[in-house]
This record gives sequence, structure tokens and C-alpha cells, in this order.
Amino acid sequence: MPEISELSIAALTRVLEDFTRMHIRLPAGRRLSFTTLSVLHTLAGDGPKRLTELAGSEQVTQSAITQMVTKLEREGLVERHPDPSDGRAVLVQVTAAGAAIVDGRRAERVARLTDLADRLTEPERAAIALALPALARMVELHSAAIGDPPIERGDGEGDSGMDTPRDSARR
Amino acid sequence: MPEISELSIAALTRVLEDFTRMHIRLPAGRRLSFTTLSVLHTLAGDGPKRLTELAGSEQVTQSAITQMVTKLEREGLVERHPDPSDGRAVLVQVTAAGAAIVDGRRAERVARLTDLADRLTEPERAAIALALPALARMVELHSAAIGDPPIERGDGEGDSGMDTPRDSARR
DNA sequence: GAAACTTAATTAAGTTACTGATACAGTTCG
DNA sequence: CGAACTGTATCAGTAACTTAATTAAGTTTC
Repeated sequence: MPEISELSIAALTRVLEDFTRMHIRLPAGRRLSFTTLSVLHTLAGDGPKRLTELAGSEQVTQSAITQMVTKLEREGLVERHPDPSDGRAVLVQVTAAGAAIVDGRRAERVARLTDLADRLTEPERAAIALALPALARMVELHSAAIGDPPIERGDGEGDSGMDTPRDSARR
Repeated sequence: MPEISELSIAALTRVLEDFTRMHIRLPAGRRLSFTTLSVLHTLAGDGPKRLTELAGSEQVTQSAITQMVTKLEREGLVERHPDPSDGRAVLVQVTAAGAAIVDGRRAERVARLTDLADRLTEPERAAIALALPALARMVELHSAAIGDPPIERGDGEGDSGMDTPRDSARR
């Protein structure tokens, strides 16, 4: 016998795809590329990282990361520091200005979602609230499988770093 | 007095950001750009569209769409047809091969989410199932606000068209 | 019904963000 | 110490965009 409320993965997939599109289309104030915003997000969330670590987590080549970090450094959004434990390595750290960009984009998303949630009924909001821990656990299970760092999730996290194609390419 | 289960938008935002990242990083078999996959998804979901409509929904210039559609046409993934109601316009339609790509990527996402959901407890899955309609309604409210077409949602939908940066640029 | 304007698509030239290959400095290991 | 390995930087090339200009069809105005 099937459960009372059987979870339709197909439906879940579609809803998540739609939210992804919503996030992706969020316009950015500054003209930063897709990958660039993702890097800022990662650094703001996980703390300083090596270039090779970033290359792995963003799935671009190490060469691309070097070039991007050079550009971000010129713009004052990240800083390069020598790694005390390995003379070859560089630790990239987000600056206050860089973190502000991440926070700003997060705030836009929160504002948008707040607006939408306000227009739901109270039981609808409650249903989402009750599902959040389970959804968060799916993300956790995924990260664990991928081998990501176990990510401190107290606060000051996030920004999936996504951007519209227009933002990436313009100017 | 606050409700029993108050919905934390901040928490919801973070979870959705994480899912976005999960989707974005999904590797693609073919080497199609970020925007290209998004266009295929839109066409597979909404049916034939004009170039200008696509330019609007994908947030790139019309010129970019023209070039992309030309390339997709060469690869047999879309077809151009004259618009019977307007001699200036062109209707772009996804081919079976194009739809297969969209479906394939959707299937990968479903597989991944299925795997994760299997590792949840039964109450967790039930909680997500109960929240799905509310989440879907948030998406609907968003589309309505943006002015998107009201999207037929029977089946054969989806693929948020997202891709890794690596996929976009390689080869 | 012709002139002026608007809209849809294409074409051309330039920019940017990536890739791949290579060079080189710093580590690790025999 | 020298050989192999690892982390970063550099260089040349490519793909996906941009803006600007062109062509063609449709709409408006008188």
C-alpha cells in the first residue's frame, strides 16, 4: 500500500527547476559574471580557499580562477594571502566589499520570496515551514555525497551566486 | 502572537540557493551553453516562440538569440518556421532531438533527487509532499507578477536549462 | 496610397570569459 | 640531492556574448 502523502519527485524537480530560474534571472547591480558571483558566494560562506579548491568547487579550470581572482583583486572584492603552510599556495579571502555584494544579492532574494510568501495562505506557509528541515537535509546529504566541506551553517551564508546571462556578458 | 510554525524566509532562501547550486553543477553530456539549454527548455515547455519572445525570457539580446538559434538549427535541435500571422516574425520550434536533450537533463535531476529522497525518513518525505503545492503556488505567483505566460503544467515540462560554467565554455 | 514611423530579424565587429598548453617555483620522496 | 609532483601564473586561441547598423515587413497618418 502506498503512503498517504506519497512524494512525487517529478513534481519536486519541476518546482525546484522553477525556483532555480527565478534565482538565475535576478538582475545584479554590478556587472559580475556568473562564475564570479559563485566564487564570491563560496568564499563568503566557507572562508579563505586556495585557487585549486575554488577551481574544483566552481568547475572551471584553475587558469580561469587565476584570471578571475586577479580581476576581483583589482576591484577590491577579494585579497590574496600566502598560505603559511605551503609556499606554493595562495589563499583567497573575500573583503568586506565582496561580502557586501553577496549579502546584497541574498537580500534581494529574501525580499522577493517574502513578497511571494505574503500572498500565500497561512496553512500554505505552515506547510512549507514544516518541510524546510527535510529539504535542508536533502541538501546536506548531497554535499556529503559530493565531498563538499560540511559547511558551517550558522548564519551569513549563501548566495548561490547565480546571475542572468545578460549580467555575465554586459560591459 | 506568532503562529505555531512561522516560516523563516531566510531559511527558505538558503535552502533554495543550495538546490540551485546543485542543479547548476549538473554536468551536461553535450556541450551546450548555459543560455542555449535555457532556450531549449523554454521551447520544450511553452511551445514555439518568436525570437523576440525568447530574447525577453532569457534576458539576452535579440542578436544573441538569432546567432544561437542559427547554431541550434544547424545541429538539428530547433526549426525555424515563418509566423503565419506576421510576415516579419519567425517561430522557433524545438525538434524531437532538442526535446530529448531537455528530457535527458530532467531525468538526471530526477535521479539525483530520488536518490536523496530515498535517504530521508518517511515523515520527512511526507512533509515535503505536503509543502509541494504551496511551493508551486509561489512559483505561479511569481510568473504572474513577471508577466510570463501562464504555462501549461500537465507534463513534459521543465529543465531549468542550467549548466555548469565549464559546460558553457568548453570545446 | 505614399511617406514616416515602428517592429522583427539578421549581419558585422568588438569584448569578455573561458579553455588548453606550457612554464616555473615550492614541496615530497627515493 | 635529484626526480617526481603540486599550485599558480602566463599566453594564445575560441565561443558566447555585446552594440551598432542594415534589411524587410507592418502600422499609422494624412
